[in-house]
Parts: sequence; C-alpha cells; structure tokens
Amino acid sequence: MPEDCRPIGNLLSRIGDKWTILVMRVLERNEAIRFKELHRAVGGISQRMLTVTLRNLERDGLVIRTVYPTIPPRVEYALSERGAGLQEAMMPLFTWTRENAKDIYQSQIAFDLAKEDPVTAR
Amino acid sequence: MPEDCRPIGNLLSRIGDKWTILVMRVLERNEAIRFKELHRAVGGISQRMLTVTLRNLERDGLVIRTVYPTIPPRVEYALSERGAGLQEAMMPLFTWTRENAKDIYQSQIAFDLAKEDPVTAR
DNA sequence: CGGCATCCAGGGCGATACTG
DNA sequence: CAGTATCGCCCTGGATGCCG
Repeated sequence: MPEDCRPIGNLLSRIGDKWTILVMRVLERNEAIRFKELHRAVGGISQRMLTVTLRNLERDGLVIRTVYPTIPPRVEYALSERGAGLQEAMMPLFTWTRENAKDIYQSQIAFDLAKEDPVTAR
Repeated sequence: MPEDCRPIGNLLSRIGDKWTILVMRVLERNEAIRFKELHRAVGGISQRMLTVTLRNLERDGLVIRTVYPTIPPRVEYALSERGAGLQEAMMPLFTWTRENAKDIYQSQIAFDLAKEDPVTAR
C-alpha cells in the first residue's frame, strides 16, 4: 500500500497544467503584481486562462488576491506563505529539469528516430 | 528574463499528467517489473494509458524497457539512472504535498463556500 | 501476455465580445 | 483595468477489438 497518491497526483496535475508553473515563476520574484503586469510577464496566456489559473491558486490558498475598489479597479496578486513553501519544494525539480532538459531532449530525438527508422536507413 | 520556463512546463505537465506519478511511484520500489504487474499495481489505469505513459517515460530515457522474445512474451520495466534522479528531485514536492494536502483541501472548501454564499446565508 | 489501432465522449483551452 | 460569458475546437483518455 504505497499510501494514497491521488491527492499528490491531483495537485501535481494542477501544478503541471499548462500555466500554473509559469505564473508561479513570475510571482516568485514579485511581492505584489497587478493582473495586467502578470498578463504581460507570463506571455502567451489568454486573459481567460490567467484568470482561471489565478482562481485555482487562490482557491488552494497559494496566492493572495487583493482588490482595491478604485476606478479603474486595481487587483494585486501575491504569493502566500503556503505558496512560497510550494515554490521552495519545487526548486529541486526545477533544478533537475534544467540540468536534464537537454539530455531528455536528445533521448527523445533518438527514440523518435529509432522508431520511424529502425535500421539506420532512409 | 526569467529564463525559459517552457521546457520545465512541458516536463512538469507530463510528470503531472494523470498517470505518470503513479507509475513512477510503483517503479520506485521495484527493480524490474512486468507490464501486467504494473497494471495491477497501479490500479484503475487502462491498458492503453499504461502503454502510453510507459512509452513517454521510455522516450525521455527515464525508464528502461526490456523485451524477452519468449512465448509468451515477457516485457520488463525498470527505472533508469535518470529516472531515479527525477524521483529524488520529486521527493520534496511529494513531502510538501503530503504535508499540505489537508490544509489545501480546507482552503478549497472555504473558498467554494464563500463563493456560493458570500454572506453566510442560505 | 504485451500492446497497437480504432472509435467516441468529456473537458481543457483559446478567441471573442460584453460588464462594472 | 479586471473579469465574466459564450462558443467551438482539439486533445486526452476510456472501451473495445485485433495482432505477434
């Protein structure tokens, strides 16, 4: 009984979804950042997905959302304590990924090549 | 310029996909394991997704697939050095998740409650 | 036994347009 | 500026059936 991995799986799925990491990475080095800034900083993300991603992070208590009811509205996002803890826990994985990305990429190339061309031919 | 996070994102998406972690966890404590065993050990996974997951892991050079051309066929899977390294890098995240799962779950409950019922009412 | 191919449903995600 | 709502595509992943 390897203890239940589902919660871990669920959480990692979320962490590993298309945008969460990128958002977390931007938050990492900023105390508080506005929606628009985040939007620009992340780059390539749609407004909708940024909203969804931030909502999920907020729901998990990983980021803190502060609304200033001014005109125009101003909303700032910041990492919570818990969020900072998660970042710390993610660091080894980041490091490992950075160090191994190239090798993995090579493996993929080799693997794909061997697939479509088992003999060397072509 | 927060360095390019895409490769990290890609990798984590894969690691965080529905099955990779569960498979890795089973492999963790086994030197070599047969497909069928893996299938039973993981539990709930379809044959197809187990195959797909293992192929991806193999493609990344994280697991080693050994085929014994006997009858009936016998195929064994084992963690590679690189795969073992990844596991190690994942440990802090596992630990963090285990330690925070309950709190996060609580946050989610509270968040959802506040959403549908901002006032306490109902 | 291992695993690929096919078919099909559900959900993730993007584009766009609209509100406070 | 921040966020919601709607629509629609595509990819993931499950079930089934066939091959070596």
